[in-house]
Amino acid sequence: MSTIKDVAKEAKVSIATVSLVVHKHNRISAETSKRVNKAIKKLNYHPSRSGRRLVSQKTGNIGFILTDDHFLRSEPFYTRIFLGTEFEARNYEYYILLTTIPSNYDVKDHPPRFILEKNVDGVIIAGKVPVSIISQIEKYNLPIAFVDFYPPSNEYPVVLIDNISGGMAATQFLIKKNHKNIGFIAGDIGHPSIYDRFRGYKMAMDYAGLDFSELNYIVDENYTARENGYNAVKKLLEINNDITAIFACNDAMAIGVVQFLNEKGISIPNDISVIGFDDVEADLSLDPPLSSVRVPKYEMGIEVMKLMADLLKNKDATKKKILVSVELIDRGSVMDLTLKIPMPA
Amino acid sequence: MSTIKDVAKEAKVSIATVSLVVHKHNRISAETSKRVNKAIKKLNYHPSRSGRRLVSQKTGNIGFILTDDHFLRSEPFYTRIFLGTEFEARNYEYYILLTTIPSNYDVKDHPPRFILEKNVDGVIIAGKVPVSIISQIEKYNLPIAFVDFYPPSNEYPVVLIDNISGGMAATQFLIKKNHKNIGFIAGDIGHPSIYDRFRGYKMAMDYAGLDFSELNYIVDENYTARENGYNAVKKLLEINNDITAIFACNDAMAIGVVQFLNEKGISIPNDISVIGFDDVEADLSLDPPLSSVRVPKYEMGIEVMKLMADLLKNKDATKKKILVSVELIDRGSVMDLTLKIPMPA
DNA sequence: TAAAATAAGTTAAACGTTTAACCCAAATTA
DNA sequence: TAATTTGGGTTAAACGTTTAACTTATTTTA
Repeated sequence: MSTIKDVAKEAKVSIATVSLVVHKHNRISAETSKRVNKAIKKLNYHPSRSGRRLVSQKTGNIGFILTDDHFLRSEPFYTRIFLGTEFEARNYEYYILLTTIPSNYDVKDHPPRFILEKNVDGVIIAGKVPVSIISQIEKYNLPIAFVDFYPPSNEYPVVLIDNISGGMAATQFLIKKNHKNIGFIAGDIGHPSIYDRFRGYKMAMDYAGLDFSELNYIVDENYTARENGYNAVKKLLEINNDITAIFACNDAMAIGVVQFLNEKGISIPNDISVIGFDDVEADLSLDPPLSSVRVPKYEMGIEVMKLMADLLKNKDATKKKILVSVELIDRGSVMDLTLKIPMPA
Repeated sequence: MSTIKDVAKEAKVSIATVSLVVHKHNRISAETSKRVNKAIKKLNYHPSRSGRRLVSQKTGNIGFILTDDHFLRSEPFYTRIFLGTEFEARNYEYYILLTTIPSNYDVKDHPPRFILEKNVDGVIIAGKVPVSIISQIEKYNLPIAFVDFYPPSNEYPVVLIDNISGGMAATQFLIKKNHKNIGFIAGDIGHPSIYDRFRGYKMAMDYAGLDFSELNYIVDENYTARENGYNAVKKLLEINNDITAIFACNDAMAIGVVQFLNEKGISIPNDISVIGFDDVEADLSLDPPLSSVRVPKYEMGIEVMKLMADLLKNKDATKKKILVSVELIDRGSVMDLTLKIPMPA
């Protein structure tokens, strides 16, 4: 493979000239430029990263950090975000180095190797991580951007899901189908995303002038997995059997809801409508497939990369917060009550 | 951040000595070593990749290539492989640079940027890729290893699924449960993996002394998606209604089979048993969940990284082929006919 | 016409390592 | 004792770029 020296020799110029041509510096005349470019093509020259890195003190790499937990999640949520980031990184000529950290990362632990070896120009943190890793990275004075995580300070650019409007959209979809007794099922309500979905639900009910009682329509569990959805809907229906529609705070819980209703012979959507949030793969294989609120994971990855690129160009770039919009996906697990023939009394 | 110079000054030795200590070269006395190591700790020194790369002519990176198609697959098959590779790479102090190429990659197209920029020491290719990309990479004289793809020559280390034994295992599992009329459903039989699963099926039937007629038990479609499974089982049951168990060549088709049987009110596993191959997430949300043959994607990623590390150490390393074993996962979609009470005639 | 500005290129230092070649003192050998 | 080996380190070149500072020739200005 040819180096800048080979090109210089071929074009009969100094290596500096070659470099200047490559960087389209205007000090070089058009003819020389042409001659050099011809040599570059002839020798199939591409500047080597290794040389460039050393002198420019830039690696051309971005670190992408997430926890083992998230890394090993069965639903490929963060994986998708990563793929979006990787794709967008090409537009900026960056490479992404992905690594995971233990979810119980401690200040005593080594920071990721790419930080120690100065092998990244910036770091993207995806999902919830221990604060200790953040303070570690701050020590190395690296630009940081977050995606799907509320960072501990306002200093950082961040990409978040617009959970409030998603919660509203799901609820309003049910309201438009003439549902009035709408249950909301939450797991860990302390989680910011879940809480915001709940807020969206409340706002939508409020705007529509629909009454709701927290006692009847919210059921708390500590986690948001399938079994919690199963248990939650069970409790909810025990204390309120007028419910015609259920909005589960995420698809994992929604699937638990579906399992419970199936077992009890309660037909979806004929007896009870169900809508979830996240739009994961598993939704498609339910019968009927689950209506849900799509979270654009790939696009989130793209957005956070854009923020990072901004930040690298201009360290004082505004620390933007981006809320990505969600989209309602109707797959038939919601019944339109307007069309339903009323049962004889 | 401190450099080798800072350490040298601190320890009052030359930078060469620091380097030799870092590399545990035996030319340095124990005392000097200790002094240098103390300085290294004090200054929190870690050799910079950029410096090291340039002189060693090694990047410390491995390229990971797959096609857009595979990259965007809804089932995270190659993603899992990638994650395994990334994880294992840490043990060898390598980073993985992931990139995709168009599935219609042409010789005229640019090779991935990390190749042009000499930013990788070797390349791992995952899944089926156009041969043109392989010959392109060969030009750059980079070590290549394959995973889940039969490379066009014997020159390369490769990690493959042991499809034949998987096909046998699935079939033998059905045979053990006393099934005798076992249908096999294949999509694209021209695909090496599918064909090998079919061979496993045939061998198992043969060993068990069970007769089978290709006309009755094989149904061809061009693809292996859900709708093909749906269509295939429909045709299969039209020409043969003695079948008590169906082995679908992959889970996507198996899910199509399940959908068809559900629609027709044919109970799984009471009327017909079903087993798939791949063990994808969606299997769990079926009712009953699908029994399948688990493919250890993560482990495949690990294995291919090991082969790559071997290859980088020793360019003449044996070009091993590794067949990773699969594992039968029983989730209740198969009925044990031995226990079934015979219907009164 | 002399001085100043400009255009177009070159020189050389620097980035942070690794490592072959070298050096010197002390120990060993003949 | 003189020559040789060994141990323990240092010197300096090299890797492939970028870029500030410099040079030289030409053009512009006063």
